Amino acid sequence: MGLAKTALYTKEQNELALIAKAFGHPARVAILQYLFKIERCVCGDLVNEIGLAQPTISQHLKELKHLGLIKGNIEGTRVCYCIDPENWKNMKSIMKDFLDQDIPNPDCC
Amino acid sequence: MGLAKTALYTKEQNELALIAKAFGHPARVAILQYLFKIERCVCGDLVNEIGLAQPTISQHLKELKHLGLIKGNIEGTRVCYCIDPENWKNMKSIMKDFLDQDIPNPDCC
DNA sequence: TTGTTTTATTGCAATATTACGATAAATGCT
DNA sequence: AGCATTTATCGTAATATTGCAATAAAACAA
Repeated sequence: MGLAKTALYTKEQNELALIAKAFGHPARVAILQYLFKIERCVCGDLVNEIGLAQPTISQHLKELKHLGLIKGNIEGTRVCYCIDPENWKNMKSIMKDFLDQDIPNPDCC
Repeated sequence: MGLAKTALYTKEQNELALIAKAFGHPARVAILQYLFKIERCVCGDLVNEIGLAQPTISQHLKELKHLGLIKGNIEGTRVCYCIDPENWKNMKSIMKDFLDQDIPNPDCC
């Protein structure tokens, strides 16, 4: 069906899945890594940096922005994107809680 | 097009995206959390635990197994699934490297 | 052997995602 | 005003994902 039955899961499970989905495409990983790498805010050079068309990049940026991981400031005709530090921190703590769970029986299988 | 242009990205970016994709569905998050929660290996009660049909659960398990995050041992007619500790550790380190990057200019936007 | 239980596979329908051309919107420049 | 630059949105085509009924496969039980 292609439709996730969100009602079956806890709020936390749905939230984690939404976050992970954002990282589930290499273009969005590349965008975030570029925003981490450069010294200043990036404006439109993501299109040159990654080999995708401008509307495609814009769409990926929209998703990341919608999730709150990045924010964009309009500067003339350009838009300056960067990581949202506060939201990144929150996301990180959710992800880490999930990743750091103790494995119950390492020798069970 | 619905097709990720993997050639555009680094090996690391593609790998991270593949891992994240596994967590990008609440059913798989729920499966993993259940495997973490229970004391012993789970056999077939995931279908009861999560409210999805048996073929659907089986498909999600297949994806997690393919990625190496879980392993399954055949025990009679049943299959015992559990987290793969070694692969989980490796995956965790990849994810954490990504999450722990330093944010360059917190006040840039 | 026959039936039961459990899991995997197949086939298909419904929905989601990805990518991009065309175009719009907003700003700056001359 | 007219034109260039940059980004967002719309529309659409191609592919991927999700979910399940039906069925197969494998092991056990009587």
